[in-house]
Amino acid sequence: MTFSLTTDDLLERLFPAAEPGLEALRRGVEQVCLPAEQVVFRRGDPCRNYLLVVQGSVRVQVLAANGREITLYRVRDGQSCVITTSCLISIESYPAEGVAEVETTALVVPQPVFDQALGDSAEFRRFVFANQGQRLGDLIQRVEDVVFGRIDVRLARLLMTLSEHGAQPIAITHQQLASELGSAREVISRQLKQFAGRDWVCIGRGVIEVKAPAALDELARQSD
Amino acid sequence: MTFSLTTDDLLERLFPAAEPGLEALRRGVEQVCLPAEQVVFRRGDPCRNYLLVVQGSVRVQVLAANGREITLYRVRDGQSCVITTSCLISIESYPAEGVAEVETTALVVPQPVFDQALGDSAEFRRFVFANQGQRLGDLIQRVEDVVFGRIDVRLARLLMTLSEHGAQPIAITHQQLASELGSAREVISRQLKQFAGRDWVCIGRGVIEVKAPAALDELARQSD
DNA sequence: TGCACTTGTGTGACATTGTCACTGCACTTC
DNA sequence: GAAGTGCAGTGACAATGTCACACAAGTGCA
Repeated sequence: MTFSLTTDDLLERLFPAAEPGLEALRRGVEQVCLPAEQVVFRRGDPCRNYLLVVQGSVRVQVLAANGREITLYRVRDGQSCVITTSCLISIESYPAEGVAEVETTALVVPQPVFDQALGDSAEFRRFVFANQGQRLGDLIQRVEDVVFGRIDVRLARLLMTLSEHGAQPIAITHQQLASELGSAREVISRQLKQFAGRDWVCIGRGVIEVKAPAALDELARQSD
Repeated sequence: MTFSLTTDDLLERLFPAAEPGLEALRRGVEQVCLPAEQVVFRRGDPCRNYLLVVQGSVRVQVLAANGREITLYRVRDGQSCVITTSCLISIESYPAEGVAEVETTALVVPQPVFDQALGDSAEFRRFVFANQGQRLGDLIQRVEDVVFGRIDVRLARLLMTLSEHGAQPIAITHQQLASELGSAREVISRQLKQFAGRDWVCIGRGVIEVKAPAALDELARQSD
């Protein structure tokens, strides 16, 4: 993952000035700034643009009729979205929903521009496919977790990830954790209470503090 | 889906003779015949070839440590595999396993040949991405089913699909149905017994006959 | 024919996870 | 302070998965 990526860096990487004929393409790309919570695409929407996150994070999720939801993966700095990519070419509609989690800067590449760049630049093709592979791997991992994984192990893993990347204590509600894992709030509440009973975490309102990362980590590593 | 597809048809479509510079590519493609039950790729294997099914079916699945498994999707006549495609370029290893379900004829396209064809032929790019989109859609649908779907609804849907495409009665074991849905044999056995109790199906050893397709279909349509 | 063996299925007891219907608490707004 | 809102706790129950068996049908072989 690349931090402090500028739009120019990304453009240079995807549409190298050295390659002839890409000048027009670079000009066909537009930069947008999505506010936090902004829905980027909805299920069933047609795909018209290739979306590339410069800085920020787009959460891709599926919503159920009864209110439950699950996060499929995230598109972060310098990454692009498989769904967008594939649908763009195959003219299908989005099978999921994308939401900007924080204020997000993205490049919008219209379909014709994307199409031509794909033909013109080997570097661009490599970038697109590499992203596909990563997102697809995430997705298969998600299926595996959901089908075979225990909820306590998955929650421990999630807490470890959150505590590594963010500040302690973690500011998150039980409902948000449940949505991340595709589970129900009550289940998460019960598990957290168990963890708290073992002094692994300390629970507050909308806040969780990891007290025993080693113990959580050991649980998280079960059945890798 | 295309039936009675010949290797020549497929080659012509992917590497049109009309397009210059593809002659060499057409010669770089090799045809293989995989016997039923043959493992095509294993989890963790590096990807070296782009695989294209001419005729037959490759089941892509994930196996759990405790013996449970789930089918992610199938690659059938004239289709190609997302996993292969993505990993090929991003140099990742397979995150799942592929098995030929029946005797399957496939085209093996070595990575350099694939790479060049991708640059040379817009038609080929479209084909590859269209396949990506479809497989990805399948995968997201699978996540949704597994996370939010009820097992009776999913089983009914599966039985309907099997009875539409194949001959009656359906020749399949409870274990195979469970593997398809990522569930456990006992669960499937119990559900089938329920269905049998309502005279929706007739159960034999390794055989299931659908007696009331309308009833199954109604159940299958719940929470679409 | 009889016997071991494999494979597919039936079943009860129990564990885990999800659902439902509540309750209460903390914080905000009026 | 009162009312409203969002977050968390809880018990009862339903759905699904796990485990440990039993049993039955077919297969191969002595």
